[in-house]
Amino acid sequence: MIDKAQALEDSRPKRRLLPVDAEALGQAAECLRTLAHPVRIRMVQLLLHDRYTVGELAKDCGVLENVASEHLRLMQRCGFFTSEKVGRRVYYKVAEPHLERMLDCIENRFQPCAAS
Amino acid sequence: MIDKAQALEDSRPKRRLLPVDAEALGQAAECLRTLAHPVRIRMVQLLLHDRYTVGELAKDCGVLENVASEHLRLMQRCGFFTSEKVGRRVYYKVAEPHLERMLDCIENRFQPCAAS
DNA sequence: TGGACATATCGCAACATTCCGATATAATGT
DNA sequence: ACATTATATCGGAATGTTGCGATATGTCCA
Repeated sequence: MIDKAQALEDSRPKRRLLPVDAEALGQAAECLRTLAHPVRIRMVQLLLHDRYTVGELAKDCGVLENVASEHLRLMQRCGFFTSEKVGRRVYYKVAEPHLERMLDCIENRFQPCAAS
Repeated sequence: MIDKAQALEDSRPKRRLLPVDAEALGQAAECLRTLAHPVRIRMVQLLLHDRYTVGELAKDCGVLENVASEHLRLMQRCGFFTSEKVGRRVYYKVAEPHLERMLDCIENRFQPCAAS
């Protein structure tokens, strides 16, 4: 007779995986949610190549400037970007070094023939 | 006098970036949203190493089985997993090959000392 | 100083996500 | 046939996200 405690167990033994820090999973999920928007992905893509102002990003992404500003604020709170004020403009640029590998991953999956 | 059409432009010239397929951005965002949940990240992490049943995944993730089932359905719709019925159990396993690089990225950022 | 410009913030409506309990389906063992 | 087990689905409450118009703040220039 099979022990009740093992009722859900697979017949095959499995490699033990770390019980994993719930904290780290939560942070990872938050970062992914922050990236998970077409406009924000595009912004990261642009900012990985150069610095841009809010207005430039808004124009490229086809959104109003206040909307662009909110997306940028979200990503800044997550540590993705830093901003620098120059006159009445604000330049954003990438601060999180892992974003490059992340975007590589995404572009590799969704834009197989991207001649940057 | 500065041309109106260039009002938002940066003083420095920028590398031309592809105007980018809005379709691809939308799909990428959808995939990221699908991954952007602590339980789902953990499930991907587990399934990258072995196959698991719904009950096993639910137990490891600390959620009810119907909740686990819903997370799995989401990811299956996105093409992340396939499932295989064996008796009254359903085994899930990874179907999307890019998930491995993606998780590498995430683990590298959030679990620097992960001895898998 | 006054007006145009660039960005940020606020309140709000529309919409999406998450989780739960209840119920359904289907396979198993007695 | 019947109870049990494993998974899936449904309806709904709570919560989160997005985009918009209006408004605020700060900068530039005439």
